[in-house]
Amino acid sequence: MPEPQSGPKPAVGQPAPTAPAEPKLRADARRNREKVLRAARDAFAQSGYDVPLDEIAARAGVGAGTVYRHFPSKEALFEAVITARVTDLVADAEARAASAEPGPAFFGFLERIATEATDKRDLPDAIAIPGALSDAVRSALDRLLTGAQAAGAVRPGISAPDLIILFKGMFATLHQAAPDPATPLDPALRDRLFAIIADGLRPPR
Amino acid sequence: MPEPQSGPKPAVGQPAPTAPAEPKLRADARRNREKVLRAARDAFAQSGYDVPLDEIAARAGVGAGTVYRHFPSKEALFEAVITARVTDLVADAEARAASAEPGPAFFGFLERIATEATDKRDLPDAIAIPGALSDAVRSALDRLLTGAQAAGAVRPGISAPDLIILFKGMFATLHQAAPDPATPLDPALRDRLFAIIADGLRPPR
Amino acid sequence: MPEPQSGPKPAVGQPAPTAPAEPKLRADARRNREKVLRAARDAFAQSGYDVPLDEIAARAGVGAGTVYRHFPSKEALFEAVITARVTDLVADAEARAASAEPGPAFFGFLERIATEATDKRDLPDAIAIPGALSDAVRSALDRLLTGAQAAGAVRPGISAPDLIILFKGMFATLHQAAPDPATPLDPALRDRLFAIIADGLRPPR
Amino acid sequence: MPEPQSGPKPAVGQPAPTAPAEPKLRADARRNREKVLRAARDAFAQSGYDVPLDEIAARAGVGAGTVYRHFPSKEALFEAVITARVTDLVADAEARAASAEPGPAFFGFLERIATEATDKRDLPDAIAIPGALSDAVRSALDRLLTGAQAAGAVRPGISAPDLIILFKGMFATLHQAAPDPATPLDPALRDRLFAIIADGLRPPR
DNA sequence: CATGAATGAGGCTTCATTCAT
DNA sequence: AATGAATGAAGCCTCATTCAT
Repeated sequence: MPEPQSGPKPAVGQPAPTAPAEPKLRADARRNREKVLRAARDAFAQSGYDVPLDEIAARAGVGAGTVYRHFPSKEALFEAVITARVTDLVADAEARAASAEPGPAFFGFLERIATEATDKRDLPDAIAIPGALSDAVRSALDRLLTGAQAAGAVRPGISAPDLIILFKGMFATLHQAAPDPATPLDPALRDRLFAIIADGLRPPR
Repeated sequence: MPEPQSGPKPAVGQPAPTAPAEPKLRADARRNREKVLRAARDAFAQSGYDVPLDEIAARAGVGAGTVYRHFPSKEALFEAVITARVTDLVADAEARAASAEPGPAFFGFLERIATEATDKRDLPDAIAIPGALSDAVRSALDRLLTGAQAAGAVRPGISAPDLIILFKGMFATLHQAAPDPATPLDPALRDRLFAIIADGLRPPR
Repeated sequence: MPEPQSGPKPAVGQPAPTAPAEPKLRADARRNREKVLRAARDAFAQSGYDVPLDEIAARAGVGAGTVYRHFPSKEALFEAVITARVTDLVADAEARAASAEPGPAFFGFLERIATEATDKRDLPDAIAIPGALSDAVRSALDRLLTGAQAAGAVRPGISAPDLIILFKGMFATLHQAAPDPATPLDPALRDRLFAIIADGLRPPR
Repeated sequence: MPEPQSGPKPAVGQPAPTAPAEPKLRADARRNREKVLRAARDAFAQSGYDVPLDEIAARAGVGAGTVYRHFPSKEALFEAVITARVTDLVADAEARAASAEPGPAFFGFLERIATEATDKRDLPDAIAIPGALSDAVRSALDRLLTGAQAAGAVRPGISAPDLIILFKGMFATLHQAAPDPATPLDPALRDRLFAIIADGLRPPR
């Protein structure tokens, strides 16, 4: 939430549009919630679901109790992280779906995922959480995919759920190519793998 | 086992090479070893490496100590399971590599993996064990792959290690398509995903 | 935090250097730490290193996890107990080394050990921990011993490491004289044994 | 028990004086019992009481069940080993007690113990077994000690039980001087320690 | 009788979760 | 409301002892 850089515009009376799902929290509480989420995102990405909750709390600079004030369980925290990440993806997918060129829009989105996947070690685990990728994802993907298929850039006969599965597999594949988070993925290898999957999505001859 | 390059020297007197890897074991011991291996195979496939060893023992109908009589550690047991599975794959790959039609040999092998993958939840975990999929796998795959590439059936520029990573990704993808081992994979979905990956491996246009 | 190199700036406001080794701990935590240490001291003294950690925790009236919050391993706890005990000894040795009469100082220290040894069953085990009885002990003993030798009260040809071994032997001997910690050592017996060792340390005829 | 050096005395008809406590055993059974005892003696000496029983069985070249056929429990086996060792000592003490020179007889026995103690890691543990050193030991020591005291070679005021305690302490002391059984005790150190204790036993000035 | 495989209790340690401060 | 200490249920593994072969 960027602050206005300048200008005398008074913020008086503006009814801060808080997200509807999140009840009003004191400023420091919200700040702590954010710190925990960020720390959890990094920790899960680096070490997977097995990272101890104490380490997440330590990264966030808070006590373990604070984590539990904001999230009822470790699994709930994990789900929140995944959801946040997926929400970002959905927003991006929707933006690209508005593009004039459906084919590049679709493959560009795919490429973004491949690029991001390298250091996100928790995505494969996320599949255990049912409902994380829900209607919003499906519909956003559907728009991207349908457009690309209509433009003849992607093979027919596959659907958004197929794609979701394929994406998850791509995440997993790329992680396996870089089992050690310290030494990141060889970009050339990543490109070779990406090319195979992307080509497989094009219309068959 | 290198073949003699030339010469009529007969291998007279060489003692019949009985299976050297498996020392004689009492009947009950071998029976229990098999029970443990089977239980471990199923348990790992269903729940991944994190399944408690006590549960494996319970499934096998033995005490935990019995597992340790046959395998020095949980990791060793896991490796044994993986190795057994991979050994089968290698043998199959080598048989197919002797075929006269390299392209179908390669894709047939791919298809066999896809078929088998459905209920094998532990293959993705196997990458954590260094050396489990080692030279034998690589060289068998190399023969299959090189032959198919020479025949123009598979795109150039990819190598056996690439393939290993891709196979693992395929495993993972298919697992995600059937998260619950009780409800097996929809064959049509599996075929759609397989077609994408297989087509991606063909030479690009 | 580098200090300015020069200038007459007085060090006003420098906070009183509180005990640096012991970081501030919550009152209850410190209380529990003490309880654990006391319980461990007693348990090790009574049963040696092999006493189960769960029993130490039970004696202290805490859960096993609490022990691990304060000490990273059973061995570390043991070392802490030994170190605390040895630290006391070293302080006493140094105080006596400042005495004007080296002979009585030395034998007085020996006597103190003999007196204390009765109910300390864990000292013999302590030798397995390298570094527990390290430089501080050696140098303190060295001062005591050298002084007594210079005064002609102790035989030449023996060194501080010899003494450490001998002390341990004395501990062991006295423990054996009272195998059951419930029934304490007969003081007359203890004095007879002590006299033998002490006389053996005097210069030979 | 020294063998007669020469002489044609035929051992014919001598009704082999088997120990009365041991019922008749088949030859191979007795052989196994001996093998187990020897292996246990070595293993306990090297690693203390904590050595696994399976290792003792393996050293003896028998199965674990065989150990249990001859000894009802691990502790009974340990006690048997200790008893055997002590029995040897007693025989030696009695032989020396018959000597014409009580002082050297006594100190010679002491020296033999010091020499033997180096690689006998289980003696300190043996003190936990009550009754292992029983009347036979006490009386043998008593003869040695009383003789030496009568000859003015050993201080008055100490008794055989005192000596037993002191011996055990000596064992322990020497073991502590060589905590690693691989690197045996420095003989010079052992001699220094022995001299201290031996001198302490002489009559005080 | 010997064998060595099987048992299962118990040891050390970790970590999600709760609770006193 | 935050903190971080305490809890206690598992998890992995060892080993004395029992039992089928």
